Amino acid sequence: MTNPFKFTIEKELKNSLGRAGIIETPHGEIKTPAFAVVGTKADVKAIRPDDLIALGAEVVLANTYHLYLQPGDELVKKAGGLAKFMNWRRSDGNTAPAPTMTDSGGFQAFSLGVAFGKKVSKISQTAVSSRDILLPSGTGRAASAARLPSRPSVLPPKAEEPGSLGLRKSLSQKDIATTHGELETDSELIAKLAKIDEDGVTFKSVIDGSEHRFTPERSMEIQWNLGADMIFAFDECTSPYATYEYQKEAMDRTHRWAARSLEAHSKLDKENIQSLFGVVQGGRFKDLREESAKFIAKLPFDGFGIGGSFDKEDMYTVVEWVNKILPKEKPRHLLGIGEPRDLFGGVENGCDLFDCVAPTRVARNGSLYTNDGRIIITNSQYRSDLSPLDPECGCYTCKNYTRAYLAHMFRSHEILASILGSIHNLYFIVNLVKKIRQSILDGNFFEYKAEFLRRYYR
RNA sequence: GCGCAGGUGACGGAGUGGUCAAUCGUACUUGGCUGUAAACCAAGCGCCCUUUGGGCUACGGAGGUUCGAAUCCUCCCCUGCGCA
Repeated sequence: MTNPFKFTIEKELKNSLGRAGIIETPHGEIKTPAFAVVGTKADVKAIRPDDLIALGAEVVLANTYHLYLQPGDELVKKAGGLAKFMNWRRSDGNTAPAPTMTDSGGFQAFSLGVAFGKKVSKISQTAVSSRDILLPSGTGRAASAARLPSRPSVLPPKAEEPGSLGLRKSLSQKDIATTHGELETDSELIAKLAKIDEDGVTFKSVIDGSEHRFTPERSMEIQWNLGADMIFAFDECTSPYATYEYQKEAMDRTHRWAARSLEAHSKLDKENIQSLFGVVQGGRFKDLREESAKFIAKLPFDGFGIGGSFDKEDMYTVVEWVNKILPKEKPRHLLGIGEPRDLFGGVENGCDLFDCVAPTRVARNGSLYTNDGRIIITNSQYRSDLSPLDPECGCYTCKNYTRAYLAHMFRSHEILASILGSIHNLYFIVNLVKKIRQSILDGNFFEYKAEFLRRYYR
């Protein structure tokens, strides 16, 4: 059997990098642009596969780190692979597995590393002038970094004593909040749950504190066992506050890991049934992003991921730099991005796939998307609002429940709050990307974008 | 009627002479969340003033002791339990 993986471009936007297409996988096709719903632990939190089918999801993205720790990739393999294990199908009554992806665990090098215990997002809100970005190094960046108090400006990547991570047996949110104030210096900042060296990353399990080691080879092995249709090369996601010097160092390491990922995967996937995407890094720096795109592009990957950190304002610019270089005949996945504005920006600049935890996480926390912007359903004004969440939305939640009911579910901490909220938010985002796709096919992408954004962010 | 216990901010419940506008939890208000450590986190929460600062009113009610009281004393009101 050979991999039927194939990407076909149906239509391209004029004067931009955007396009609509179709990805064919061993378990069905994905019409792009598409939003991959995030199912980290082999489940999309609070949602059943049948709900995902109903809201139009086409592909699920799970996580290597989480499934390796629990229940273990070997078990998932025995269960018939990720899709079968989690009962992910594409339509009711069809038991055949549907398309899946797995992330490599590289993101956890960031989220459990420098970001651990800090309010550090991979998206920085700090506006950095384009002049700064073009410079390989300089004071502008340092100045912008200084604006944000108590966070890492440098990540010393050297290996240290393994016992320094200091993870007690499993951490609660409270423990972490308490720990927050104690972690001040850079040397302490690296002593988190993930430590990076040339060969790979040493993790502490967030479940029980046990130590684990990921390398590109190990990530490929685990992802091979998980058996998704599309997987990612093992990379290092950096902090948006890292220095140019560190971004370069991390990028170079990610490049070496990319080559090792390809090598390791080719040995595992002898029959070529699993597609491997290489990940472009380089932070917000133009020369690094371009260098990374060129390097990754020349390797025999099936597709590409655009990863790492961004400044909110410059995200689309960074994506554009990269996608101008990546070969247009292979799909591009903008890793971990998915706010409405970002989806338009990503598509316009040449991205075909997205994934993001925002729709589900934000839903669980009471923020719900509407065509008139995101609302916090627990705000007092919705307490007795008997109108639907979004009268224009066709999702199960909007068709059957009022804002007052949803407000009540959230205020009373009922599990149904998460379920109804997540169904709605995912429906909203998945179908927003479908509408974007349709607008490309219909030739009115820019009109649709302007209309949607004007109203959503009014 | 007698005995015992008790009345603290929206609620529960600490405090028992000064560092108390009053610990803590909940509720409430608002905000955050972008390859999931997350059904989570943060801030605020008597009133007023421009401040890391100041003023005012408060711990059932009224008096009193004291330099100083939510905390001690007296009387009154109310609640719960037990006995009549």
